[in-house]
Amino acid sequence: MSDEREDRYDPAAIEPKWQKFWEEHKTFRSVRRPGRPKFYVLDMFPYPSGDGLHVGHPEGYTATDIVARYKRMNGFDVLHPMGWDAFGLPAEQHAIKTGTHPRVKTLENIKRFREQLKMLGFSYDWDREVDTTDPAYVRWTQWIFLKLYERGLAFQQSDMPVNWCPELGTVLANDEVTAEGKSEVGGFPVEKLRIRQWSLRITQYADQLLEGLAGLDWPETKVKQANWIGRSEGSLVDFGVEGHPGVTITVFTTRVDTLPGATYVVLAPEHALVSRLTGGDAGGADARRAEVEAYVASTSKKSDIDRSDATKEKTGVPLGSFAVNPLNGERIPIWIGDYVIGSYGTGAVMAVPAHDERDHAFAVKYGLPILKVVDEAGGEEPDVSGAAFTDDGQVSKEAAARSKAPLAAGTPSEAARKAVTTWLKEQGHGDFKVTYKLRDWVFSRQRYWGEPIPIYFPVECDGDPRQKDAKYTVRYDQPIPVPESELPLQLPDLEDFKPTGDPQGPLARAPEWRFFQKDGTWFARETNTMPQWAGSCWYYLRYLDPRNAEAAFSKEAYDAWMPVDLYVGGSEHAVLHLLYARFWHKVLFDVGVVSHPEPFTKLVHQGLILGEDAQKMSKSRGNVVNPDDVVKRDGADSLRLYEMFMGPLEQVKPWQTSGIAGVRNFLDRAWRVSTQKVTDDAGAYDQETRRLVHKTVKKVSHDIEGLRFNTAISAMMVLVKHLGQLEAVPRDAARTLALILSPFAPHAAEELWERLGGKASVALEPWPAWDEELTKDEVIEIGVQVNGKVRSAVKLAPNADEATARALGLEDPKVQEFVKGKAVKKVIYVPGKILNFIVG
RNA sequence: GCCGAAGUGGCGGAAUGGCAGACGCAGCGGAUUCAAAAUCCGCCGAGGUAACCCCUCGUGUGGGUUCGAGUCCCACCUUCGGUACCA
Repeated sequence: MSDEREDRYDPAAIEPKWQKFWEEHKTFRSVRRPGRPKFYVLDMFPYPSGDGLHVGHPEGYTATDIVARYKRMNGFDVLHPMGWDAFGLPAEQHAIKTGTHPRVKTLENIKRFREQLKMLGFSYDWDREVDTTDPAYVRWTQWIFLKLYERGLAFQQSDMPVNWCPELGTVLANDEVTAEGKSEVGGFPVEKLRIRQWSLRITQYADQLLEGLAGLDWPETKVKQANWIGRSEGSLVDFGVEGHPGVTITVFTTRVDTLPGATYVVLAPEHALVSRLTGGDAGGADARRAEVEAYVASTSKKSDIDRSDATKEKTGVPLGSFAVNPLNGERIPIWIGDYVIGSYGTGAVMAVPAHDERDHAFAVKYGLPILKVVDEAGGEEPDVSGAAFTDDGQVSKEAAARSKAPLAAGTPSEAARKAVTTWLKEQGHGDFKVTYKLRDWVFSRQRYWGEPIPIYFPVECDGDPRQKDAKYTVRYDQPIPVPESELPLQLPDLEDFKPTGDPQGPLARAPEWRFFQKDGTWFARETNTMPQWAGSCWYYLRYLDPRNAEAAFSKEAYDAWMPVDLYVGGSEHAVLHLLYARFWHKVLFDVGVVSHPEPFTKLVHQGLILGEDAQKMSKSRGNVVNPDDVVKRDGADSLRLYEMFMGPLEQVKPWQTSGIAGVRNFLDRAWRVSTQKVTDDAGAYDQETRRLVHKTVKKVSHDIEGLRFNTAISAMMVLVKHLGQLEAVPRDAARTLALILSPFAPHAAEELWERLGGKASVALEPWPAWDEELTKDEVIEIGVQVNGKVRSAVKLAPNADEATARALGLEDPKVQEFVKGKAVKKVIYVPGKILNFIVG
């Protein structure tokens, strides 16, 4: 204490000291104590890349750490864990290049990430660390897969066109392919290939996933997920085909009220009926077939992306056959066109060019009739010569006349849809139908570094299929689940991780692993692996009970901590991870091992941190900021404070290295006021200081609850500045400062707390209370307006009555200047806010 | 195109319908110092004014509601994110 004056804030010395202390004392071990409230605050765990942490990581992690520490100090039992989403392509790509086993590289990366996170002082319970590649974790990922399989939710699809990326040597989910038709990882070209796939029937949960959103405290992400699920209510309509009794073309439409205006039908080029319905024209049938086949061939070559470019001109060819409108028996031509998507709805549409933009464009191009059947809501006839009229309106006379169903002119569109569908249903030509944009989830990857899918198949062979050049047939149609007792099914060791170009994937190169004999019969293991999403679908559950060898987690652990109270992570996971995890959770709910329908109560996305040039940080731009450098120069506490001070958590913000000076200066000052002139003289704690301390505690508390860390820090800066101007700083004020600073700058706060005579750890101290009375000023200043313009200000009690305020206001010389010679017609006085004289 | 978010000083940003610009960065001036670093104090939207006082304008644009609008309503512009022929 004697050398206090020389003692400067030195983060390089105190940060390792306290990190060691926390580790040795297991300060942040999560323990559930009876009678306490719980708080589960979760970060999206990182993929431990070879590049180490970048400054984007600590943003969300600091935010959750502040909340975790604040909640702990407020008496909550807090679960705040961290782990590694460690399967994934980069480690495998590295293995391909270097020959190093992905596990080696992965463990190395994890070690680095763990060190970096510990360097930042996050209050994780490191005893709960999970690693998705750990066999003890994989075991339960595979167990969940078996639950999905048992319930018919995991199934194989053959001949399904999938996104095959030759460069990566794998199939990708639609969600892993960018709008430009490139792989999200690496940006390589993706093409369509039909191969056997495992898929998960997420569509079966579409309605639940949609409805579950309603009760969640989530941001705009809810809207994104709802759009992604894309529920659409409409009708199925069966069109007969002239000359083909028994054949019907079923279309899906949300505008069945426009059925009388259908002037043609369009099938997707890949529609099953295309070949059968081609020809038909008297004469020229062969020419027709040739043209149709050429068209189908040309569209199948186009990628989904080319086809889905809405700006591109629509193309199509007539099949030469005719459909029969079930509503009125009219005969209309059947076309195929690439603007109809085979995989949505029924892959066929009725075209109503008068009331659908796409049909309109197509009809104009090919000279097909445009028939108006919906009037505007007011009854006027819309002009559809230039563009379709797509709003709801009412049934036109024309439409009523063209309908065999009882449909009165003037019926609103909505009612007309019900009436038409009901009639169609009665006639056996249609029904109500709900469709979704959401597709089943392609769940297999032709990779090495993923969870093996715990399935095997019988093999038909003469002799040993492991022999080179052995002839065998794997009966993929007879999948057999690996018994739970045999989990985890571990990956074999390989020497060569290169993509094979063979959709079986690299595991097919491990015949000793792949083939095995049981009761004299040969079997082959599935050689596809799970996608990276698998491990992250349930990691928040493993944290509950991470060392459990009997189950994924115990019921006791589940009941103790679930659901997740606050989940913070990037908005890039708004749809995929967050939808997949919800899906698995709902399945586990049906299995009976979880008891909440939704896992994540409140969700927040931290905003991206851009480079100093306001561009996305990337190695190629050379604008990446390395947190190690910041920590080396100014310490972890400054990094944490700066990242929180930059602006609102959810906002995208550019990094400014110069800005760190501000928070560093703040810590230097806080250090000085708390170490250099602390006094125990009660008289030093003047009323103004006391009030400011209480106000600051209140503001910081509220701001943490609202995740407004930037304004909380600003309030502490004001307090520190004030304390710095005092002759001597009351010890209680300094101790309170250390307490409220501790969630933000935990190392500095621990050190100050100790020096102020507190017992370590400050993290275990109760959060300071504030006296509401002391947060209210006795005298405040409010603006005085004349005719709505601010002219002056007066000081008065916050609860002063109007007469007092009015008198004070009128005494003010500046106010008098604007009021003199005029009559005060009205006075608006809002206590504590404003005084406004209306004169004239 | 559609869905969502956002536009405030040189910069990051603050502001339950009530004195716009808190807090910080950068900048300017001063104190301290032999000098510097560090520290401390002050100024810091634009225009008018020699200056002070003060006045006018000012939160993307144009309207509106209100005693009073950055904040609410309508229309539009721009930026960012998502999505993309979903019938």
